[in-house]
Amino acid sequence: MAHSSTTADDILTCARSLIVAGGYDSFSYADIAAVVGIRKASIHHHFPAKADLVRTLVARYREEAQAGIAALERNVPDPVGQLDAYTGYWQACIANESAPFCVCALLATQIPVLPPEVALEVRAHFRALSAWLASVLERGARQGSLRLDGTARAEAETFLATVHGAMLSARAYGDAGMFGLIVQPLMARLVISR
Amino acid sequence: MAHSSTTADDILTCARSLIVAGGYDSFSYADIAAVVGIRKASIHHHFPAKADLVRTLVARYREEAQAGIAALERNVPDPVGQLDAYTGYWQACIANESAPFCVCALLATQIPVLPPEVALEVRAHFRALSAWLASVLERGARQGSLRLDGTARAEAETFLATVHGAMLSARAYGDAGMFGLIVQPLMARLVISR
DNA sequence: CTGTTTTTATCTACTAGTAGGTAGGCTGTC
DNA sequence: GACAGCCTACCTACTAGTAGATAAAAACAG
Repeated sequence: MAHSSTTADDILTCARSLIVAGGYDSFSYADIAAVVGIRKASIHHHFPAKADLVRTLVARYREEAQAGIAALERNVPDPVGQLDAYTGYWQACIANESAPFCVCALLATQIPVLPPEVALEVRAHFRALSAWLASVLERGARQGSLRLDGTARAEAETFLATVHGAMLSARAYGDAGMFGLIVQPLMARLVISR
Repeated sequence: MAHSSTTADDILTCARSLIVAGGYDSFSYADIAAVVGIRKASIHHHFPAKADLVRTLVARYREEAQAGIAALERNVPDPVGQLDAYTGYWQACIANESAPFCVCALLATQIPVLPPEVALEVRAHFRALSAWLASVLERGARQGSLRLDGTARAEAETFLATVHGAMLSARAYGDAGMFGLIVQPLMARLVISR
């Protein structure tokens, strides 16, 4: 990645935060131009169409997520710690309002009206994330630190859904604490008391 | 309510299904006009501004939800049956694609960009729904049919969040069965085997 | 019961503003 | 001189919303 210009990055970063606020249709090239400090037409130079911009943005988001997971796999050996790190990451994002919603979770709600190439990326994120969670739960169950009621696959989907629902409730109530209120019991139920 | 005209109802019904597909910004008066078979201007006669239309729509949605809950309280005596009816309702809506998402859950994701009066209604729905769920869980725990790990309040929020997350996952994967996969274990965990 | 007035619902035609997107020119750097 | 990056200027389509006309129904007066 011989990235020369930072403008494309600025555009992507700005677009990401605008999407997190309201989804695909709630922002425009004009909004981005105003924040980044360039003209609308210059955004089209970097991303010909809106679908290109958002697809790229989601692809990058997925790369970052994969990198984060890889770092977790390297630095946090135990499954419980990995789950804690994952939920803790979002708890912090919501608490300090830096990025109070998962880009893919938000876009997923709008899948019926999303450009197909964007929907594809969003779906891929869900698959990757739930596959990783399933592997973590599986490992935790094998080594006796986690208790699963059903299959690792099913528990992973429930875990992911609850975390997403917790984001939604935190936003609905306008109360960052709601995320922890929901996610803490979720963890407590899975972790075998040491 | 000596309301004769069905046009306003048609507009609301149409707008609801458009919102369920993609949220507040993803539909226009022109979209509704095309479906209902009137002109844009006629919609403005019934609902001066878009915010009025959506606020009314959400208010009506809330009334229907309250009516549904009231009917449940009348016809289904036991808490387990009530929870089953609630999740079963959504399972059916998602399976037959009649209304595969909760209007308020979808709008809640967009709260930062919603007109304040709409956001207020959405928030009120979350509060009412979680209060009802808490009362159901409370009753179930008292009469020994449900097992709660934490407070009824906290369990209700977790329940609601998981159901919303399950809707989201079903949409993300494009797989209606995902809802049941997530919600069934949720129920199984709460219900004390008879 | 009849004629008048008001209300309701709709229309055509329009506004100002914004959407995403395009054409072509200027400037600085390998 | 090729090209990246950004610009001005523009386009077409669409946005929510308005103005004013029309027709019919409802309310009401004598």
